[in-house]
Amino acid sequence: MENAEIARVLSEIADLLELTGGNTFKVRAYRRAAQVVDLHPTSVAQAWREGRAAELTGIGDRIAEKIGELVEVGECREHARLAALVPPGVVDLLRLEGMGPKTVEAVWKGLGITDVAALEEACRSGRILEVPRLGPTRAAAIVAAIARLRARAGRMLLHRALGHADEILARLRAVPGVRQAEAAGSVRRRKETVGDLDLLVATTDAAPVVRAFCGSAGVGQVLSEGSTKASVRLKAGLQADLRVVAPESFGAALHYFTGSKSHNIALRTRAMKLGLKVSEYGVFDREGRRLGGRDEADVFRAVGLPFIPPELREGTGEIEAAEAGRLPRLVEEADLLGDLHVHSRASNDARSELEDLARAARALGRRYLAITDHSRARPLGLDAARLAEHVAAIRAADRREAGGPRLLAGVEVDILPSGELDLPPDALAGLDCVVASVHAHFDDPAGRNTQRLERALRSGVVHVLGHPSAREIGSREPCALDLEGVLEVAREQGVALEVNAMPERLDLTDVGCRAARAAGVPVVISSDAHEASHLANLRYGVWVARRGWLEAKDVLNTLPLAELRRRLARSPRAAPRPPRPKQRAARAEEETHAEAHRGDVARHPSA
DNA sequence: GCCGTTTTCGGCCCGACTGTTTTCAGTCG
Repeated sequence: MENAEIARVLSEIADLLELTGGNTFKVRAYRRAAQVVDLHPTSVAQAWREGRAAELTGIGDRIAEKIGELVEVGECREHARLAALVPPGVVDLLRLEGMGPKTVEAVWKGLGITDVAALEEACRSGRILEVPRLGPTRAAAIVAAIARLRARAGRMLLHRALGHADEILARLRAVPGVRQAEAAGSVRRRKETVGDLDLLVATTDAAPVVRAFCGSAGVGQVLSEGSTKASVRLKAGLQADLRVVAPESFGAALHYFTGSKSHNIALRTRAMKLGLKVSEYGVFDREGRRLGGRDEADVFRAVGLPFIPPELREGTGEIEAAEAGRLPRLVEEADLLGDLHVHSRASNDARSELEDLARAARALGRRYLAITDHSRARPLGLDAARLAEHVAAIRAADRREAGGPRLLAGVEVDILPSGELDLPPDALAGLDCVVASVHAHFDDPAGRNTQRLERALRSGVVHVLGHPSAREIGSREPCALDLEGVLEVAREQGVALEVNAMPERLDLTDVGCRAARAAGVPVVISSDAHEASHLANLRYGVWVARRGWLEAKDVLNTLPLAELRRRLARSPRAAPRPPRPKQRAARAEEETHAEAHRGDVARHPSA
């Protein structure tokens, strides 16, 4: 059973407990456990089989037991018991903004409302007013929240959210008296998608900042407006929240509003033990004396920790690592010397000439660029003969482009449903960089997908596995896959996994990066550029890698070309070898299992 | 339900805003 599925059940237990009046700390414990499982880089089911599940922070003996039941029989009694107490539609009501557990419980038990449609009807008919503390304003707010829930295709991709944040920040920075204005929240943590913008301003005069914020051009609706805090919904659909603080509190507030929630709780708990109080206003001792808060570093210093980069602040062990002096020195965009997955006009879905790509890469300071156009399975893709011509053209362009970057001859070869490559091995053997990727048959079960990738990795001619899960955020779910199995074969075969930096792919994910690092498999961060301007997208991949705790040494395209060539040349070192029979049997079993559960893996607990 | 350099029992982050109240519960981040 996959981590996401275990996390989903634990998260639902938390919801159900909350709706049935369970202990709030117990609810919190389940919610935290769900998050720990969801973000854990390796299989929690496997950890349970090895008796190590309760070693994870936030998972004790009781929840480990529940995980055990899920792994063994696919269901857990506590979940079933709770689910029997609550009609199935009631849990969905919690997804509505403004509807917390108390209100949901009140409309359910008070009016017998058990789904979104009935709730909407009660709001429109006025029957909802019979519930204590629900007036006409909240009834209207609930109707609006229902409309948004229905309209909501999902969260906004990071690069778009950043654009909106920058626009508003520019406006706020222009307000007289504003010292600093920054985006906090998941934008600053560089999460792949963003649910809302958290913007923070330092000034001694809050009122004009709040006014400027609520009056910004992109604002569709003002949701709340206080003296130091306001919320709006942008016309683009995203909610934006503003907080205004005094300059001496800016660092503490920036830390606090950057989150994540679980990071903050862990840090504040640590502060409490040291006899300190950390809030968005600063760090205070027992007597309430301010110890700091102007800079974010003050907060970490107060609790005896080094600065923890925002990308690591997910409550997944960063505080423990910081304490032990084992924080990774995260890879930076400037560490990347080249790009190993770039398309030219030889791909029918790409536009730029080799010369344009070289020029753009030169402007970005890249030292090498692998041209990797599509193979014949893609429309108008390269067959062996056309690939040979294309390679000659790349070599010629490389000789012409004296000012760099060096152009490497490569290909993005399709992995066919069988796991065979779309071009024969002798057509691929002489290339500098062979990226192998899946572009079709995304819905196969996990076992078949895994075997397919492993067979491709064992071909002996592949350097990089491109966008391993083939997902497209918001439009295509990741392929079902045993990532740990793939990583094992990748390590054995010396194949790197790609972090595809296209904003809608970001594949591997942050969690996948952490798993790769744990498995000792290097990654490459690639733009998959389909036109010259896309070469700049590499930074989105860098952010994923940073969220995945990767250092420069974990990323192959931080190497100078000569060293990179040596690594790639010796990559496909092992001769093709069939998988062990035992693995096959295990996989066949998994396949049946995955198929049986296909329907209910769609919902993930949101972070 | 989890966890432990004040603890194996007794804690569990902290504050702003709104709507519905006439002092505050609920929600959110």
